[in-house]
Amino acid sequence: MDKSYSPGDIESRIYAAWEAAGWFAPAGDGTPYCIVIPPPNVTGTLHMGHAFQHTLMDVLTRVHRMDGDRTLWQPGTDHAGIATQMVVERQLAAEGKKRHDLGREQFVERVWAWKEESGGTISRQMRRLGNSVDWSRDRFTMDEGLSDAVREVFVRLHDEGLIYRGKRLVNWDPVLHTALSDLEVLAEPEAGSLWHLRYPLADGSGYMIVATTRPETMLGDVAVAVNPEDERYRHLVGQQVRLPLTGRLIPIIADDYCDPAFGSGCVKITPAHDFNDYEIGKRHALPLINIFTADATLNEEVPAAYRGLDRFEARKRVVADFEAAGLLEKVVPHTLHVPRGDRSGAVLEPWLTDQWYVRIAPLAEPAIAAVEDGRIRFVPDNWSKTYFQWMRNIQDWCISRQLWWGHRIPAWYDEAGNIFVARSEAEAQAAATKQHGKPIALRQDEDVLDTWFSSALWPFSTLGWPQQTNELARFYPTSVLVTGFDIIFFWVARMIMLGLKFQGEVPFREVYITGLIRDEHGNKMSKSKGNIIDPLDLIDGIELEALVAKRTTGLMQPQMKNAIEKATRKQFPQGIPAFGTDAMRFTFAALATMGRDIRFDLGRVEGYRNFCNKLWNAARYVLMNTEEHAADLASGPCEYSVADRWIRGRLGAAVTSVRTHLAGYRFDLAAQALYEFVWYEFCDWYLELSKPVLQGAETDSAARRGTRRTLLEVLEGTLRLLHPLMPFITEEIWQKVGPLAGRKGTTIMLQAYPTAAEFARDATAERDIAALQAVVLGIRQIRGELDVPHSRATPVYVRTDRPGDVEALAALAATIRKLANVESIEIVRSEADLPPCAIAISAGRTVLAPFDRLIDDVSAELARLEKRKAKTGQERDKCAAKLANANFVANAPESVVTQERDRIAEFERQLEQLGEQMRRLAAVAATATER
RNA sequence: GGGCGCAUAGCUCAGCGGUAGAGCACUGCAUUGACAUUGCAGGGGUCCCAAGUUCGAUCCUUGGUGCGCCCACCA
Repeated sequence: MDKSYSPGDIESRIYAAWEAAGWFAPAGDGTPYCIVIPPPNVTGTLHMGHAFQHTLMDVLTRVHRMDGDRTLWQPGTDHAGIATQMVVERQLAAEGKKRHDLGREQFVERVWAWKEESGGTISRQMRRLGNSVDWSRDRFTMDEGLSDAVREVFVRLHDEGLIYRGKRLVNWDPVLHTALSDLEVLAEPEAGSLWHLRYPLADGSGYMIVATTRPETMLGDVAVAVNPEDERYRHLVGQQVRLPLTGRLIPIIADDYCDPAFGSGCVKITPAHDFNDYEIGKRHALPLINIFTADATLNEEVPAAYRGLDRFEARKRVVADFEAAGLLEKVVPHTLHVPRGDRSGAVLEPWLTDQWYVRIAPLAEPAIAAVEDGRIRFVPDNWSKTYFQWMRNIQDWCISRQLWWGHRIPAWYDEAGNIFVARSEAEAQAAATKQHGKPIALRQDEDVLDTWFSSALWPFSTLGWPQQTNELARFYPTSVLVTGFDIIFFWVARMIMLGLKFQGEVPFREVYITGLIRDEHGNKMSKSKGNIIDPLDLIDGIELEALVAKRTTGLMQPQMKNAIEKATRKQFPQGIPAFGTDAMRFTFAALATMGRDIRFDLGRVEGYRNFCNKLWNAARYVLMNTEEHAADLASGPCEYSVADRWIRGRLGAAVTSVRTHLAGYRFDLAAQALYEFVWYEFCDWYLELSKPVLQGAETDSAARRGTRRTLLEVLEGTLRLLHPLMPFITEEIWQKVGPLAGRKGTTIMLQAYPTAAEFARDATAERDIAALQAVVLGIRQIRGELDVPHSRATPVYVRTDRPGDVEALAALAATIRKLANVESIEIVRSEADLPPCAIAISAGRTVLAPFDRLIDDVSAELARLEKRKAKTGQERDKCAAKLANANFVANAPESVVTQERDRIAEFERQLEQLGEQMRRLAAVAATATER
């Protein structure tokens, strides 16, 4: 093995071998375990959030695979209707073309070509991330099979009356020329105005004053509404006003919707361009006057002077004309929520169109029940509240989009406008023929379905439905869904609804909701903020100039360029070093705390890269000490030392901890347990403890064999325990260590995940090693606090009250001497006859080292003891205060009181010892001064 | 308007009804044998504020302050 860990050399080679061997496919006949991937946009690239979620899914997948489950991680990508179409339209725009120049067929071909061209990016990225998905089952939402599923669901829902076509107000994007669902609307507060307009009463007796944020829509007004209880206007209800600029007469009506306290208390009613007004219009049987074209310019319904104007231009003109006519009462500043499309950013227009809807209430009800009764569990649980809140107020889902890229709606029309919903044109034609008595020309609906319609079927469409496949029977319901809270409504809820509807079963049993990955300041990562980190740049590293270029090219707002460049240069003056996949994955796991967003900290990645290096070098040490003894290890008598038995048991404890935490989705705690075991127990203690055994000339061969075997077996078990988090480095090391440890098999990824039973704990060994550690730590403390180099050897005396210590320390004396560079170690009953010493006190044990062998000046030790004494005194006082409280002694549990009594006794003992020691040292110091 | 979350060391975060923790950063010491991507030792906290419950509150309850997110039709 190389002296230094360099991830780049090993990662791609290893992944290729795994993939070629077909090890990612489900195998065996264990319990099925399945995760479906949240399908990323096929033409996109994976960002940090994907890398994070994929890491967690891969960890779960690998653990279950190693545990013998028949494990499937189902991969795939999404066609991402609007997003993808926009990208291709932008490409066309660069060539000076529009999609209509190509026509539908050619345009769609062009999108497919783009999909083929860029579609490999994601799978390449996933391979670099080590994601063990079954590539043989890779699916795309517009694959033939998945499209069959879409049509099947559409037809069946339509047959049941759960899909219908209707003309009503939708959120219209006048830039993209498509309808959007409610979820795709972002309503941000923006500064605007509230215009107070005078509408003259028809009888000329005065004005009504209406307040509006959208004066241009007055051209489509059909009424003025007031609250029926409003004394100011009650007498006017039933009368008419003459609508300025148009001259139309419109009625004054009464409706509870009006809030007398807001504005003037009078509301202009424009049913064709406002959702509230639409409802009021329905209640009062008012006409709808649509004044906008698809571009949101004014149409022929308005007076000639305004036709063809853009809505914002029209606003200025209308306001100016009101002012000119003396009908503008006042204008007050007003912040309002402006609805914008989540893709285009355009201000949306409520617009009257024919669209397809899913009648959602009948589907929502069982989906709510499934979470209520625990068939689906959200982790962390509080996300179920978010789910319920939305599901209980859910609105019908507008599923048609006026786009070209997507699943075309399986509905056909005849000349008369009759609709035939069918799985294919042939089926539609058959129905039409039957109805008309002869074949007839049909025209398919031009619209496509909302991307999320096909995503909603993902857990069963990817498994082969509507075919009744073995995979469907085996893996549905899937085990867990891992995703972000931002798509609970878009995706999770809809999968639950349609899964229950079409499979009669929930689509997954648990939903693990991850936090959002943010930058180090807590900001969302986004291209426009210029704070994106590409996961591959963490793995491979990137030069500063390349990083700056990456962040500043193709910006939507080029004016941000300088600020982004400056911030990037400041944050990464050296660019980003190559940390490797394993370090990045371990970081994600370690940061995956429950229910909390994650500020991504490069320092953590560096720390875990160091951890990889630590593991690498520990393995080198183990191999250096075992490889050439391979034959000898397999046979021959073997004797296990206290340390050998201790470290096996400690690994067992780590196994229990890791398994527990993973079962509860506490990846952070699992990572922490692994880190601590590997670094602090295996490396810091056990490897050091093994050195005297392996390097000492006097050790017998059975003891050497025991330690060598323990080194191998514990390292091998540790590698297996780590593998799901750090697949590459563990595989690389295991290739050498596995066989030496007596393991059969050619890859770590199919080895059994460790169990606690393999590594039994040993209470005696733990007690004895604790004694050893106390002594070694005491000596280190003395040296450390007195700034004495380790190289300065000293005799050591130990006084102990702890049962078993005397025997344990005697047995381990040689080891302690080596570890702590101690000349001799002697157990004493009292300090009285010892030379003046520096001391370290821990519970029940005192470690003493003659100070004249360590330092020249007693005052350093005196100062040190003074500090210790002050600290211990504080603790003692806290304890004493507690025990002085009669209520505490009377009410606290017996064990707590006893514990406090023991503690104070210990503190008193230590204080006394410290005092005694200080007196002795003071005497020595005095003598020294005299001389 | 409704709902959810967060506040602990300089930074990023765990944690817990009884002794406050980690990583990074910081200080001192250490240089031939697994590893300087290292080892050893150390400094550093009003656990946001207030009241309540309790023998005891960083933890539980209530209120407040600050920050963040989601949902919602006040023109």
